[in-house]
Amino acid sequence: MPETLAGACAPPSATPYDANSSIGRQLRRLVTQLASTVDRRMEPLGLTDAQWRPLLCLLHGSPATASELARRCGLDTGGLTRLVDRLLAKGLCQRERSRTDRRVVEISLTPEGERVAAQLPGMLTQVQHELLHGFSSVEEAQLRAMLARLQDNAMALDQPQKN
Amino acid sequence: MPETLAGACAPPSATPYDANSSIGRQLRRLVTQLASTVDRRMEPLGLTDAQWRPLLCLLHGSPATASELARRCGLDTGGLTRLVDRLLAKGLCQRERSRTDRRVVEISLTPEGERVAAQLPGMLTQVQHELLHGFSSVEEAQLRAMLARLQDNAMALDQPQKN
DNA sequence: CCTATTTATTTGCTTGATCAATTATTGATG
DNA sequence: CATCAATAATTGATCAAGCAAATAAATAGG
Repeated sequence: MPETLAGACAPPSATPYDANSSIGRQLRRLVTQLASTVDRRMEPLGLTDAQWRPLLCLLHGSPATASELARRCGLDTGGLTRLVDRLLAKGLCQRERSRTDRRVVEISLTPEGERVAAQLPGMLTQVQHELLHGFSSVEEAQLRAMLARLQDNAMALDQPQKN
Repeated sequence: MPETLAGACAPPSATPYDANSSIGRQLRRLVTQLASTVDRRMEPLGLTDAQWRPLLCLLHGSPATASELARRCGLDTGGLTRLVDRLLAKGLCQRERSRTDRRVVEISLTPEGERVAAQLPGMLTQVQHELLHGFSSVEEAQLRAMLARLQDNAMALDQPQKN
């Protein structure tokens, strides 16, 4: 089989799919690493990576209804309920039934929650800054643009054929 | 405060951190979207996004020990045990105690597992291809390089000060 | 006004990941 | 060879995300 070995790296069809070098894998590793790092950074505040987001949302626009908070945190209302349960257990936020519409629940920060949340923007800015260490603003823009394109492609993947 | 407004977009310190436009958020959204898409694609095979990886590993080097498989899948042995439990329940793989060292468990594909796993490379290649739709090979390389740099930065984040 | 529908939230169930504790087996040392 | 340390795997506990079912309250239609 006189196959040329010249074409050095990664001819498109010859790669039999190496899961460990796929873009998806790279993205996952990165996100996982980032999450665990943020977890560690949040530890002194008694928070996890998943818990800072609702607190930050509440810091900006408190009180918020459960569904609004869920939407802003990008998770479903069921997940939010339990996330708030845990924040509640830590004394960082409160639930209160709305008096105008008794179906809705308004969630707000406790004083302690405000104290904790106030430290988040600085901490998160710092993480983002370190994450982008060595990136010029042009590179950052390129990165964002490429991620946005991947996002578009990923969403398009959802409709392979029209149903 | 006669601060110049000239520096058009995103002066480093003026941005009060918008969590929703952060790189981290963008990455997470992307990975979440990708996972849910792959989940849907895997549904006809009876697999989830998390389950294809061990199957693919086993397709290449079966049988493997539990810890080796965990390492190759990038999760801890506890997680792997239960992931294998679920694959076992679907009849896709088997556990067998090693005879040379009775501590280790060797995991291998069943015939059915092989049949399913054989379909994975094509499917995953296709997803990756669609994900990168519109990317030139130069752009893909740029993207990979930038992700690798982010990964390095993220890992460096873990040691803010030496302990 | 009573019923049906819609809306907001909660709860249960499954999958998943991580950490710590436990169990079983092996290898090493006195 | 008896004990002790190291290793492999499993199990339990917690946090998390997603989906479907259940609950409760408001609104719309007859």
